[in-house]
Amino acid sequence: MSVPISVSPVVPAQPQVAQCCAPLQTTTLGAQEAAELAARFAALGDPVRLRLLSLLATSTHGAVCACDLVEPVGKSQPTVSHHLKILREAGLVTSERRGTNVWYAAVPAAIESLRQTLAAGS
Amino acid sequence: MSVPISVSPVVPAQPQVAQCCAPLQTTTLGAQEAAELAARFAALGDPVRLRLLSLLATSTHGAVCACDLVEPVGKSQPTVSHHLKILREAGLVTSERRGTNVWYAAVPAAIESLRQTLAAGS
DNA sequence: CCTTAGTATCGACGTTTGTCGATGGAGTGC
DNA sequence: GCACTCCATCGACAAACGTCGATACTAAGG
Repeated sequence: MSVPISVSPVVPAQPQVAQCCAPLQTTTLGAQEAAELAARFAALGDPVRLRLLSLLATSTHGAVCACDLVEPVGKSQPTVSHHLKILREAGLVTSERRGTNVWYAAVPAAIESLRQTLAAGS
Repeated sequence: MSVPISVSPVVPAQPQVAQCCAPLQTTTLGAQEAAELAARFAALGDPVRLRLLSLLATSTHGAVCACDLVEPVGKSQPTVSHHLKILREAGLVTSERRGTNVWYAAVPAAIESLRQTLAAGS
C-alpha cells in the first residue's frame, strides 16, 4: 500500500495528445483520422479502464499509487497493470516512478480533447 | 442507391439514452455504471463505426440511406450492416424503413450524453 | 548481499470482435 | 405471380482482447 508521506501534488505535465480530429459532426472522418480516434475511444471501452480512469480523475492528490488501484477494481495485479498500460499508451494517463511505487495520474487535456470530438456542430 | 425524391427531414425522435453516469471526474464509477458506459464508448472504438457516425452526423438531410453508407467506408454490405446494428444498440443511431431502403440518423442527444461524461469537474 | 515489496512482462487460455460470402426476408414494380 | 433491389442474418474464420498465474525486474532496507 502507498504510504501517505510527503504528498506533494504529483501531476506531471505531459506530451499533450494533439487534437487529432475535428468534431464528428463537422467533417466526415478520413480513414486515418478515424483509426486514431477509435483507438482512443477503445481505451475507454472497457469497464475496468473506465473505473481506473475515474479513480485517478477523482483523486484529491492528482495521482494514485498503482498499489491502491488493484483492490478497488477487483482484478488481479497483472490485469490492472495491463489496463494502465493501455490507458497510458492512449495518452489518457501518465505514470511516474517514486521509489518502489508508480504513481498514475489522469491527463485532463487528453480527456478534454476526446470530449471536443463529440461536440455538437454549433 | 438512394433516390433523392420527396426528401422531408427524416429525424425520428428517439427513446433517449438516459444520462447513465456522472462525469468521470466527479464520482468514482461503480461496476455497473462502468459497464454501461464502457459499452457505449466501445461502440465508438472502431474506425468504421466512427466514420459511419460521422457520415450521419454531417448529413445535411439529417439521415442517410444505408445504401449510401457502404461505398464510403470501403467495407462489405454485411459488415456495414453489422456496425450499424451496434451503433443502433448503443443508442447512437436510429433507423427507419422507407420502402425498400433504410435510413439511418445520428442521435445528437446520445452523443451529447457521452460528451458530458467526459466533462471536466468545474 | 539477501530479503522484501511493488510493478511489469510473459505464456496460456477462453471469449469476443471484425470481416466476408452465402443466404434469407421485405418491399417495389412489372 | 415473378424478378429485382435493398437490407439483415447466418456461418465461418482469423485476429484481437481480457484474464490470470508464474516469473522477471527494480528499488529500498536490513
